Parts: sequence; structure tokens; C-alpha cells
Amino acid sequence: MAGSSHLIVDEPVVQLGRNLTFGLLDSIGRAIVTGQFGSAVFPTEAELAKQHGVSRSVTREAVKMLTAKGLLSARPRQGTIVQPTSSWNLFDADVLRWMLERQLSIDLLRQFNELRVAVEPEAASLAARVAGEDDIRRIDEGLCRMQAAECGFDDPLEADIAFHVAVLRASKNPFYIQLREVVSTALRTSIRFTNRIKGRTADVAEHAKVRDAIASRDPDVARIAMRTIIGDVLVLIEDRIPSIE
Amino acid sequence: MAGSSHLIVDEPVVQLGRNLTFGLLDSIGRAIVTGQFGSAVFPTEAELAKQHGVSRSVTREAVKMLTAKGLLSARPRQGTIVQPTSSWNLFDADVLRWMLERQLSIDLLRQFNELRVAVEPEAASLAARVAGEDDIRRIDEGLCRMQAAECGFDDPLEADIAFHVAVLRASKNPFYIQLREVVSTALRTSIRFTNRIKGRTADVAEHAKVRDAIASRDPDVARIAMRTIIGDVLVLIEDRIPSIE
DNA sequence: CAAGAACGTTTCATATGATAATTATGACTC
DNA sequence: GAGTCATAATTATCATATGAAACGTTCTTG
Repeated sequence: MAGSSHLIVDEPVVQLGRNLTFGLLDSIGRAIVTGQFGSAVFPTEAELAKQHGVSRSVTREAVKMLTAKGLLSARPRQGTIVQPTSSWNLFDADVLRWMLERQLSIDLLRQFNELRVAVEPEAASLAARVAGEDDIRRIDEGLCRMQAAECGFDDPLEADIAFHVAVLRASKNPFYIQLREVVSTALRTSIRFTNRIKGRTADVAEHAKVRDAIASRDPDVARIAMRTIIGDVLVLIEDRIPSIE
Repeated sequence: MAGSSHLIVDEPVVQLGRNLTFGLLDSIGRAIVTGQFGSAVFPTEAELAKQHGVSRSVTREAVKMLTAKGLLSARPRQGTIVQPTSSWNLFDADVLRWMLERQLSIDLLRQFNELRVAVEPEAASLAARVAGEDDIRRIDEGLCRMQAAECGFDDPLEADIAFHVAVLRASKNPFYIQLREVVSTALRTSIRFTNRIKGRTADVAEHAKVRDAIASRDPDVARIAMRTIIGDVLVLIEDRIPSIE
């Protein structure tokens, strides 16, 4: 690019994240996910450090974090290699964000909602059995925000997130609760896609039905209502793909 | 070993894992999960290194991996602190294993099966729509092994795992596929609990129903059959707990 | 006396250089 | 041609020094 120059301008180093290590984590993570090291050779520890203008310590720590997330594996002499996508931890918010950001994959979005359609109805059902007052209050708040959003007084996306996260939390099941972050991340990252869908998705009435079912301790109604909500999203997504398989 | 010696025996240092870093990862991870640092102070980077007889580099890398898994967070001057369990990544095989090994929590086992009851029926349903021949073959293999296990020719647990993993894989949804490792880990680790349950759970007939539904492309039947299987497990687990909430 | 600025301490963050451990590769032997 | 072994490349580990950030303390000052 920069037409001239024999003098190499310092790489912008890394900047995202709260410090060099986390910045590098983000940078390399994104690069791996976008396929920049297409199963080919991954740079050596020393090269990687040089390329990004950081020390080997920082590089090693970033690589170790990516290893923990399942994206890399390293062995002496063999080098550091990118793992097959099947071993990436998709339930890690970072990994999921990188994947959703890379190309706005509608496939991934569909698959993610296939997960939601399994999990969230069950979470709603559980919530109807075990939710406490605080939980219901949080769900109410989410619902209120959705209503406010309808009149333009709140962000529809954030309101929707607040509602669904509140339900997950109310289930008191740590596995579901864990998905809070993943769901938030995914919904926020895939705005561009969901925007057009949103108008119809933000079906406040159906959300209210979920809320009422939980408040009145009716697990089955809660499950069905939630399934309707996410099933609708799924249908809208699938409609945009002529043929999948 | 070497019986003698006034010479201070080196701390067993760390041994699990393929090297010091991964050994330390395992050691600290287990310690955190068993609550050895009960929200109290976590040792300083230097202390931690000293205690385990390794260098600070190794310590830092292990801590960084635990950070990536959501168990720790570190800031200058404040120190390294254990994160609330709600931010631990339960979908990480290491974390889940540590948690299941710590005390065989029947609560966790129930919650895990609450996840399965949401996910696996949906995976079976998806599989009925998109499974290929290879997938069906793998499912068949799992089923055969279960039948063999009934006559004592195979390990019932491994056969069961093989079947459920095959179904997850057949769904072709990376989120479900990802759960393979988690499901395997959880089932293997919780043997002691499930053993007594197993006799009745290894309901080959019901598993065969799932297989047939998938092979004949009937998503709804597949979903329902799978839900029956896991629902039964859940009932058995809940029966062992008089009152939960 | 109180408010705020300067300073110091503690802890993680980063950099660097040296050495050990591991193992893929190719040379070598038979 | 098959098996064995030396070599070299790469990560793993160690040690030490320095930087940066966060928090408390003290000192100044109105």
C-alpha cells in the first residue's frame, strides 16, 4: 500500500483491549477467525512478536489465552497451529463476537438461533418454577423497556436483550445463566441483520405472555410462548436463505 | 520414594498436564473451583510462583488461561481476584470437569441435565432434517454398542456417550457439536451418580426410536423420543433430592 | 479544619536475554 | 529400503529489570 518508503512505519502496534496483551488477543483472535492463516503456517512466536511490535511475553500470554479458548495449540518444534473450528469454544463471548463480526454470516446467525430455540423456552419454563420476586421485577423491567422502545423512548435492541437476559437469569440454572453473555453478544453484534427483522420480532404482546406465564407459575405456557418468539425469528432468518442444505 | 535425605524435597511442583504451565493451570483451576480462595485474597503473582516452585512466566501464563476461561481477573495494585461463579465458562471442558470432580454435586448434575433436556431433543430434531449417511452410521454404531452393553460386551457408559455424541454431531450445528465434549466430560465424570440410574436409563428401545426417527426424517418424533430419554434421567435425579428450592 | 495535590507503595504489565526440553527432519548406517 | 541417530528449529522455562496503574498517605494550602 503506502506507495513510497523503504522505511517501515511502525505497526500501529495493538490498541484494542485494556492493555497490550488483551489487544493482541483480540487482534490475533480476529485474524484466526477470518481465516488469515488458512490452515497454513502460523507465525513463530518471535515473528508474531515482531509483527505486532510487542515483546515475546505479551505474545506468549495472548497465544495461551487463545489456546484456552480452543483456537490454537502449540508444541515445541512443531510450532503453533490453528485448531479446526470444531474445537473452538463458541460459548466464549470473544470467539463468538469474532465469528459474527467477520462476515456477518447468516449461517452462523441461524445456527445460533437454533440454539436459542432449544434453550430459551426451557429457561422460561424453569423460570416459571423457580423465579423469585427480584427475577420477575427484572423481567418486568425488560418488558417495560420494550414498550417504551415501541414509542421511541428506548433502544429496541437493548430492551429485547434485557428481557431475554432476565429470563435466562430467572431460571437459576448456571448453564442458562452463562448464556446471558453469549446471547447479548450475539444480538448486539448481528444488529445489521436483525434490524430489518426487528420490527416484527419485537412482538411485545408475545413477550408479555412469557412474563405473565412466569409470574403465574405456568411452565408450559411460558415454554410455548418463548418458543413462538424465537421460532418466529428463526423463520424470518431462514426465509432469507433460498436453500440451505 | 528416595527415602533418605535431609535435603528438602522439592514441592511436588506440578505434574498434571503436558507441561508445567498446563499442570499449574489444572492445579490452580481445581483449587479455585473447590473454593480454596473463598472470595478471600488470591495469592500474588510472585507468591503463587513460589508456592508451586515455578517461574513467574509460567504462573502468568496459567493465570492468563484461567482469565480466558472466566475464573480470574487481574489488575495492577488490586491483584488477581477470583470471579463470581456466574462468569465462569461452564461450557469449557476443563472448568466443567473441575466442578464435577470437586464434590459430585447432585445439584450441578441436575442443572446439567436440564441443559441436555433442552438441547438434545432439538439436536435430534435437526438431525432428522440434515443428517447424512455417515451420521446415521455413527448413530447406528452407538446403538449397537448399547445393545452389546446390555449383554456385557461393551461399556454401557461409553456406548451411551457414543450414541448421544453421534446425534449431536448429526445436527451439523456447531453449537450443538461443541457440546459433544461437554456431554462426554460430564457423563464420564459423574459415573458414580449415574451408575445406579444407568440400569434403567440405558433404555435401548427408546434410543432406537430416536435413531429410527432420524433415519426416516421425522423431526418431531425424534425430538419427543429424545426428550423422553433425558426427561427420565432428570426425573430420577430429582427423585434423589427431596426438596430443591 | 478540610480539601486537594504530591508522593510512595504495591501489584500487575512488559521487555529482554539465556537455557532447557521436545521433536520433526534429514543424514546415516546396515 | 528400513531403521537409527544427530541436528536444528521451536516452544517451554527461568531470571531480572523496568514501566504503568491504582490506592493510600501525607503534606500543603485556603
